Amino acid sequence: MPEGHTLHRLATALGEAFGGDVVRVGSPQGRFADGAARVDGVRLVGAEAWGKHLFVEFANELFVHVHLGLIGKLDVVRLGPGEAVPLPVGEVRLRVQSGSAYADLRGAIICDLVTAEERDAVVARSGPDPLRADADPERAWARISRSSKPIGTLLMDQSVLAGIGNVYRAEVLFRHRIHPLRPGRTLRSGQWHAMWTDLVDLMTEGVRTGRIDTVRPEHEPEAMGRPPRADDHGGEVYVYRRNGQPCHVCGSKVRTEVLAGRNSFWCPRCQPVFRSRAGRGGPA
DNA sequence: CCTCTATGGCGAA
DNA sequence: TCGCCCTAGAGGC
Repeated sequence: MPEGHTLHRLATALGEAFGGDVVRVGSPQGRFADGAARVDGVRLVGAEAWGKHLFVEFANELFVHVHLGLIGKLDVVRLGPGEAVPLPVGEVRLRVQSGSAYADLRGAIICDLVTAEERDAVVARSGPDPLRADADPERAWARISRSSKPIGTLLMDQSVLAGIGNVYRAEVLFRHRIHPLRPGRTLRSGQWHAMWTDLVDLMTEGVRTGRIDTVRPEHEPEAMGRPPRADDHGGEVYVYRRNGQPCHVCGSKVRTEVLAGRNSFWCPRCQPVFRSRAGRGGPA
């Protein structure tokens, strides 16, 4: 589930469910038992996300640092009146509970207790996060515009830009007709700023809905008379995991290749490698 | 039962 | 670049 929108959504959910409450914190699985003990019975102040990092703040100036990695999940559940907290199911690394809610963390790549200084160090290593109002896209542009690395690699580099994952990478490049292998330094400033603005909009929508939807109204299933996507992540997308299927815009077969260690997807006609002086390009 | 996959990221080679 | 870590679910035999 986790790209940046998921973590921001979870930060909000945790704040609403537990903010200001004294909570019980445990590690049913045992792997976070020592850390959990240090914030058990302490007031949970709030939660905040930076890119894909989540920090849950406690009143004793300690933070639980969570990174879901590829397979982690954090479920935040509000309890109805009189409803009991269920027994943990599976490998629950961390459980937070109050009288009215509980949260279970499974499969996270990071679940550590940190100080404010350690939290700040993580933030300092991160590029601007499109979901944060204080983010500065120029910091990312300074890196992209000087790099010969592919833009598809740069977008996934959390020190360049924080919170973008494999779906947003594929989709924002498609929406801006940019081939993933194109070197960062060949992008024009206007293209980058348009992509940034688009990421802010798409990811804000992702926080609102809890899924990644990137297709424009004219390409939605109803508008095109095609069946909606039946997929475990739910959202409507142009190219992500659509390898071999026809592009919603031009009908060409969507291609894939491993880039920055992950499958990258693009349309060879809509996202040409080269851009001729006339402004048109050939297939990749 | 086994193998594979997944919206990440790290360190060793 | 590769292998490995985290966990759950799907699919094959």
